[in-house]
Amino acid sequence: MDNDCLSCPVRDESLFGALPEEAVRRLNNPAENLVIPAGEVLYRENAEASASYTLKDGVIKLTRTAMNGREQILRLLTRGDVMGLECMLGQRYNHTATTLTPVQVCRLPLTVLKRLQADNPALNHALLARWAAALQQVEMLAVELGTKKASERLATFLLFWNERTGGHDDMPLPLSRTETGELLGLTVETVSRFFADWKRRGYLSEKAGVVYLHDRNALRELSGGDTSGLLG
Amino acid sequence: MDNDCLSCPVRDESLFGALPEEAVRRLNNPAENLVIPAGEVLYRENAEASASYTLKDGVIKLTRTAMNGREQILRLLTRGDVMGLECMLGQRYNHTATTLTPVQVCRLPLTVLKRLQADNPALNHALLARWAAALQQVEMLAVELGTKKASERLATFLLFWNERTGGHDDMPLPLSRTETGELLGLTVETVSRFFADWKRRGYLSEKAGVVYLHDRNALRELSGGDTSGLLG
DNA sequence: CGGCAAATTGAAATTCGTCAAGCGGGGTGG
DNA sequence: CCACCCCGCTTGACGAATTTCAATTTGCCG
Repeated sequence: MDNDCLSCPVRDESLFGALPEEAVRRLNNPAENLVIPAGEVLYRENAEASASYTLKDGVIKLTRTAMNGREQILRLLTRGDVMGLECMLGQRYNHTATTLTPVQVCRLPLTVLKRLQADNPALNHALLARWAAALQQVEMLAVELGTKKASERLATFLLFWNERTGGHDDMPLPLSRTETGELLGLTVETVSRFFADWKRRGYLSEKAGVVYLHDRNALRELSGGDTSGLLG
Repeated sequence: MDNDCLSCPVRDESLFGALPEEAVRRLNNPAENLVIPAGEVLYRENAEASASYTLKDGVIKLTRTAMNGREQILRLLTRGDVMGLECMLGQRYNHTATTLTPVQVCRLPLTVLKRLQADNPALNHALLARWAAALQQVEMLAVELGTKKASERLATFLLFWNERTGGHDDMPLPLSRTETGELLGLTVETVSRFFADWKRRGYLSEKAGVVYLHDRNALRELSGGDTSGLLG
């Protein structure tokens, strides 16, 4: 199993990017490399939080369940993102982390993080930046949910996800209709209807979990505003 | 003007609560004490961020404006809360901060914060905790907006705000109907209608900006779930 | 090929926003 | 001191947007 942190392909994008090689070397490869299929729960809301995770490849959703039983997706994570940092504050996990695709993650036990933090003050800045980025993302979601209507939210999301995944015309969308609704505060049917409508109009097409954007401008107008800065 | 940080009545609740007396003393009262009437803007979204602020008394809203012009209230701040911490990350302000009541705040210039952080590693933990709390709050808002209907959101908010302000039957509510709508993703009219309805049913009454909760249980049922943990 | 879950579609019901009108109170100016 | 005005709140009627319910259809995996 390859768990050599020094040669890790996502090291620059990860928390360890903030550390000097020397410090990483001293770690002696403390991270446990995990390969997980789609649809698995990595950790669950309110469970004892004893480790954080770095996503090396794949997509993960962070969700929370409302008291009425409905679920809300709060963030979508891609390569380089870190989750479960709340363990450092002695909290339980704030979300349920579920894989949407096959995934490669590194498990960082809390003990290791603590030690790293003690030895490398520089890490603190990186940690703050992570929290800030997470806050930024959730704030944008809240603004979407609070100020826009269904079609605007969906169009905005498609453009956002497109940028996030590289901006190509073909874009893997690892969310089911239901999940898209859980992210945007909509029902399956509403999501489905807008997809159908936009396909009919030729704005986009879809095949095997991949969305092809044919008319970004149309979507941009539907979104009711630009999407600059949505990347967080 | 009283700007003696050592004897500050909110010191324990503030960031400085994490610092030893010694360190606070060395600050030599760097914080500028401000008294501001209701309805003033403390700082504006996207403005150069050169200071953060600690709220000693009063209520402040943090808002963001969507591209379509509609406003979203993202957080409500009360005694002990800190705002504008994004200045430490070299960012511009992420929100507009507006006073909802007359307010007392302490202005902490970025330079002072930087110095404090360099001298007191303990501060980093307090900072992380602040970001975490903010994230927690916004996540709860997003869940409300994404999973609940109008009456549920409004009832939840009233109970939430009641706990937040001490849990007494009489509760100052410094938000206009419009602002309540901007927080909960509703129109003025919708908010007004539910207030009227609940007054008719005897669940609550109102006088001069103070709401009296007569039947918390009714509101709890309307809210569609309990409100535990809403305090963040 | 069969079976199951997800997606689609339609129709009816509901919620909520929009538009329009009226009310009321606090503050200002006469 | 009073009248007026402005702004925020309320109320009603209407319609649009979205959910809900129900019935198919599609696509995927064994």
